[in-house]
Amino acid sequence: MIDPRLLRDDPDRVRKGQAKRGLSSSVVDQALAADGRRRAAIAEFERLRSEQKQLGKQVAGASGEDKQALLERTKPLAGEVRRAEAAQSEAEQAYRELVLSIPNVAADEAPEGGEDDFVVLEEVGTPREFDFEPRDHVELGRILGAVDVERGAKVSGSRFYYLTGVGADLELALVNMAMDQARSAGFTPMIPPALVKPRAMEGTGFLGQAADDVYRIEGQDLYLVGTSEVPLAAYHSDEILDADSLPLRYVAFSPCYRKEAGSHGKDTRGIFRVHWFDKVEMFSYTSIEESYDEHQRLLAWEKEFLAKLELAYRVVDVAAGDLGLSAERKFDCEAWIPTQRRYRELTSTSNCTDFQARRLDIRGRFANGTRTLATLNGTLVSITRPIVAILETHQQEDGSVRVPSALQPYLQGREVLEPIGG
RNA sequence: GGAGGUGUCGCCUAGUCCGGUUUAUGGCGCCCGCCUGCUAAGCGGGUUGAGGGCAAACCCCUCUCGCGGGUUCAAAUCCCGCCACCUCCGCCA
Repeated sequence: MIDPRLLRDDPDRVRKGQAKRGLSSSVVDQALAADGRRRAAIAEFERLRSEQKQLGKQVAGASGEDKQALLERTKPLAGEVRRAEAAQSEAEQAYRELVLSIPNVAADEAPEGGEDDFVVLEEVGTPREFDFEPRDHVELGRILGAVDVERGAKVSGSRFYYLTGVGADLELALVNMAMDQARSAGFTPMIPPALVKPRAMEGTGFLGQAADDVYRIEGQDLYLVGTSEVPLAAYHSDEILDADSLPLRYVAFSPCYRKEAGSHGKDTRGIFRVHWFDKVEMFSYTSIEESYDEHQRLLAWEKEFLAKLELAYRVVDVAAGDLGLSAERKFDCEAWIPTQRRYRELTSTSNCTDFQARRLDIRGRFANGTRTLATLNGTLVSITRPIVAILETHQQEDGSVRVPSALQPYLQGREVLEPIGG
């Protein structure tokens, strides 16, 4: 959630943030009004409560008629205190709901507009031109015995798959290479739970308009995470971290589950868009001031990984309207997919500043007091999309696939993935 | 799943039976000051967090004893529900 102080002190900045995302600013005015009602309710309750406590002390010291006289006054007061307290919590709840619905204020640098208004920051490498007709990843996956979408559909439904043989080897190779890179950079490896309570989901901003995309466990108050950002952010919830320990960097391997609601008909072929995939995710806790540099570092680690895969890609500065609730700025790395003849998102890194940390109550203890921290996340490698990009980019005319040299040690030294017989 | 136990301001801890001068005790650690060739010791003070009043500071006030309800003029303390952890039993990869 946004900083209540910012809302109160500089509401115009929040209004501008709404406009930049293409949203109405009426919620800002509603929240301000609710804040006024909230503060009035607090003042009223505290006045009554204070009086009640004063009298309570006198009751304790009194006896006989004096005590009876005091009780005459305190009994009706108790009812007033009770009503005032109820009114206060009601006003606070109303205020909170409004503030929670306001997305993070987009960074000044983030482009204005919606999905198509991104800015390309950089293009790295050259999309490969083929002197033969390239096969798509579904065909290559079949030839190599790497991907089985038919049986995935048979067992689990559309948008499911099995990685088989060298496909499974590829996942493990990518995961291990990513973990090694992150460990070398000082990240602490984590295997987090993929099933979380509502607090974690809500705290990371996934139960707002994004709730349609989230799997909920029938009959239980648990959700399947769409990214390990969720358990990693909630990991330090309700904690005050020592400033000297920052930045805290974690890298997690976990499955991710997404309903992909509203994307019917999009990317229906193959394993580009699926309901489940595994992912290695970077996550940082820093001060807000440090978060901007940390965001650049996360982006740099993503680029380093894509370079090892020898893919052509571009870096995109995502427009405000496409940021999602929590982020103030987001960079996507999009790799060239040969048979689609366009760049597609492979990784993404967001600076959520203090938006998630305030919801999850994650603070840092600094020399001049405690302050809400910033959280950042970045994909190091998700599984299916890089496999699509690798297979298609590094395919050869006979259906074999060249293994990027950095990946070879993680694939038992194989330099080429060969078609299987039959 | 069954039975029992525990949960107090960084850590440890008093208080809970029997509700009320408890602004929640004391120790450790930490911070500031005094003393001091230096350090240690000693002495004095401070040290949960959130929120409201204010332009702000001092200051004042409210909430915070795992969480949520209830009883009461008044709850760390009594009652109910929930959660986490520990021990034992059962089951299980």
